[in-house]
Amino acid sequence: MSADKLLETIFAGDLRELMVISYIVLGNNAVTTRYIERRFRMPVQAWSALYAIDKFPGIRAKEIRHLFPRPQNTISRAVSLLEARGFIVQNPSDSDGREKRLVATEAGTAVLADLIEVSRQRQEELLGPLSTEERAVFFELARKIATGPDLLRSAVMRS
Amino acid sequence: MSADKLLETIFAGDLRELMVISYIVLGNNAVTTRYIERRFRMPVQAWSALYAIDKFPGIRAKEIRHLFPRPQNTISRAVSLLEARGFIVQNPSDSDGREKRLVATEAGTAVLADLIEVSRQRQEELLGPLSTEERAVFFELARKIATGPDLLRSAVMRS
DNA sequence: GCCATTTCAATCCAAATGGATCAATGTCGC
DNA sequence: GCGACATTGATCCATTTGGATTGAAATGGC
Repeated sequence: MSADKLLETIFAGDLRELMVISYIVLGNNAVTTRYIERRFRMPVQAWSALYAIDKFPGIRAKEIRHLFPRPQNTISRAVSLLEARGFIVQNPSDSDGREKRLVATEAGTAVLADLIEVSRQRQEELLGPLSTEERAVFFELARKIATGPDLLRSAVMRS
Repeated sequence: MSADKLLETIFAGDLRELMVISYIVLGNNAVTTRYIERRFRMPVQAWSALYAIDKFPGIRAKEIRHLFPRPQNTISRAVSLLEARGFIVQNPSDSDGREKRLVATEAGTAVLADLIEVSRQRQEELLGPLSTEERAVFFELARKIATGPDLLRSAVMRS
C-alpha cells in the first residue's frame, strides 16, 4: 500500500489528532535533530537551553524545564556542555548557594543567532502549506493545548 | 520568573510555532511514554507498530516507517518484541523472501484495545481546551502540515 | 545465466538517555 | 539554633538509541 493511503487511513481513525501530531514531530525531528547535531555538534536540548538562557539572562537550570519539559539530568548535562564550549557562564546565586544563574556569552549569542536563523527558515518550510491566516489560527489553537491544565499531568495516565 | 511568564515570552518569539509544538510533544511524552512503559511494559514505538499492524494486516516493517517515521532498527526491534510477546506473527512473504508480512494475533488485538482506549481518553484530555469546532480546525491544519512536501526532507536543513 | 547493484530486515556497538541517588544548601517547626 | 525535611544540580549506571554494517534475497544490465 502506498504511503499516502496508509497515512490517510491513520488520519481517519479515533486517534487522528495524536497520530497527526506524532507524525509531524517524528518527521520533523528526523530532519532537524540530525542537521543540528552535524552542523553545531550539539544535541537539541543544548540549543534549547541556550535559547532559554539567551532569552532570560540569569535563568536557573530548573526553570529551563518549564520551557522544555525534559528530565533534570538532561538539562544539567546540556548546561555543562554549553559551559565547556564557552557559550554560557554559570554564576553562583547570591541569594541561594545551590542555584547557578546562567548567562550567555558573546560566543553563545553569536552561535545562537545562526541556530535561530536556520530554525526560522525551517519553520517557514514546515508551515509552508498554511496561509498566513491559517498559520495564526494553528498557533492559537496549539497554544491553547500547550497551556491547558492537563498537558503535564494526566488523570487518565497518572503514575 | 513564573512558568507562565516564561512560556508567554517564548510563545511570542519568532520561533513560536516550533516552540509550541515542541512544548506540547515534550510535555505529553513525559506523561504518556512513562505510563505506557509501566502499564504495558512496552516502548511507545512497539505499540505504534502494533497499531499499524492491526490496522493494516500483512503490512511490512518498512511500511510502518511511513506511518511512524523512526529509524529502521527501532521498528525492527519493536517487531521482535511484539513477536516475543505473542502479539503478532511474522509470515514470510510469498512474493519476496526478504519481506515478512506482519499480522496481529488475538492477544495482540486484545492488548491493543486497552492501549487505544487509554490513548483515546488521553487525547480527549489533551484536547480538552478546544471546542469541537476548534478541534476539527486544528486537526485539518495539522494534517496539512503533516502531508506537506517538506516535512520529511528539508531544503534548508539538507544533510 | 552471471555478476553488480539494490532492497529488506537483523545485528553491532559507541553514545545518549533517564531514573535513581548523592552532596550541598536552604527552610521550617519548635 | 538544632534536627527533620525540601530543593538544587551533579553524577551513577543499567538500558536504550540509532548510524553503520551485515547477510540474505531480489533486480537489472548485458
